[in-house]
Amino acid sequence: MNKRSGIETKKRILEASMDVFSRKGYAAANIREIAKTAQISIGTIYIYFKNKEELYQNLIENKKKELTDRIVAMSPGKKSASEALKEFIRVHLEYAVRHREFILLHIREHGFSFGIEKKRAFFNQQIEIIERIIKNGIKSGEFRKSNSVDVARIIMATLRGIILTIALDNVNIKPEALSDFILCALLKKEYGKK
Amino acid sequence: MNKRSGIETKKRILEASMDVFSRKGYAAANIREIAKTAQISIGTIYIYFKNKEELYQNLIENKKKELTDRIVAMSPGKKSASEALKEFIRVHLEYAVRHREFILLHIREHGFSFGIEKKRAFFNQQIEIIERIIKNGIKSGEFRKSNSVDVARIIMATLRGIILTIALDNVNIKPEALSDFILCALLKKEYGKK
DNA sequence: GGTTCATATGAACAAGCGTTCAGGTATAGA
DNA sequence: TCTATACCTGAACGCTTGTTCATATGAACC
Repeated sequence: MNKRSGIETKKRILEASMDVFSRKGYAAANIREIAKTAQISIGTIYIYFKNKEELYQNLIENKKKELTDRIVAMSPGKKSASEALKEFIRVHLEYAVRHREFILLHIREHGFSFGIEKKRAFFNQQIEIIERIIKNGIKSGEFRKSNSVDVARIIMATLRGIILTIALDNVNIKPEALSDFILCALLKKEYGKK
Repeated sequence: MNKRSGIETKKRILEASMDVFSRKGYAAANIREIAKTAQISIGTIYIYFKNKEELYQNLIENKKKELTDRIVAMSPGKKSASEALKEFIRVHLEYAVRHREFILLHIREHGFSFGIEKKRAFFNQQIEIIERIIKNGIKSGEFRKSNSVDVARIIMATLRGIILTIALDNVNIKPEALSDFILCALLKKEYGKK
């Protein structure tokens, strides 16, 4: 009934979609509920998005950009390997806390017919970043020698698990607690507890 | 057409269900496809299971029992804390490799209206087991002092992440590599690489 | 007022879903 | 051969779904 700007309406739809998709998953989510949540009619959704799949894709793409932008923004700088790893972990965990809904949706639809390859590529990209940090740390004598590929894989999987736990159980794990734990395993000399 | 024993048919249905449910998720899975996969007719499924939900529940309950039985079977014995932790990790990872489909389904339907509480209880139970191992390790002087609750949480989350990675990407992470990494962070003295 | 344009509506449609049930078929014992 | 029993079938039903489209509304111009 009320007239709104197109931009405002599109935003409403995307917000409602995130709510419904993340609670129910792609298949169980339905357009009627999204419309109701956004307080618009069914038909309006189809003005802004071709169909359910395109709406979903749009949602995913929007949110993922936020994260990748933030990670790219991490200054490689002249930090120590420990500090670089700490920052990497902090950025990921902060994002997870702030975007629980998206994480839930992402995990749930891991095997969604479209976009699996993109997800895998993103994941491998993150592993490479960690690996580079570890290699630097070993070269500078900061970290003990190890198979940097294996260790990077384990660290990324660890991060994944923590993020999963944050999203599912809504618990608050301090980034420092995780960094400390991981650094204990990496550093050459005894790692001092704070 | 062919006559089969009821037990054989029920088994067929459960196997086909695992296949379809884990590939598509609960909502997108449909009875017709399960029936086709099991090479039986639609109606037959309803002879053995009241409805789709009961079929799903049955599947979950069956598979979960296998894992809990195996964990309970772990002898608490007189092992060192390191060995106990290694065994704990090994049992979980071996299960994950052997039952990828179930893990995928489990993750996907984490927030399924029924059974969330049971899942959370199982998870907390596992954390308690780890915590006990860590406490023993600290008491015996094997592990350095730490907040055993926090560390147990992190280790469980790590395990979760590794299991997720195994299930999603079908990569093979050696239990020893993970144990080594975690023990590095726990042990008092320098942990020797093999 | 009249016209145009972007925006919004929800009944209607076809397709797919879970579920039922009246009936069919093979086996075993009489 | 007949009967009883266990097992199986798939068309049919009612409901929900994604999607369409003829129609309506309000604002901005002349």
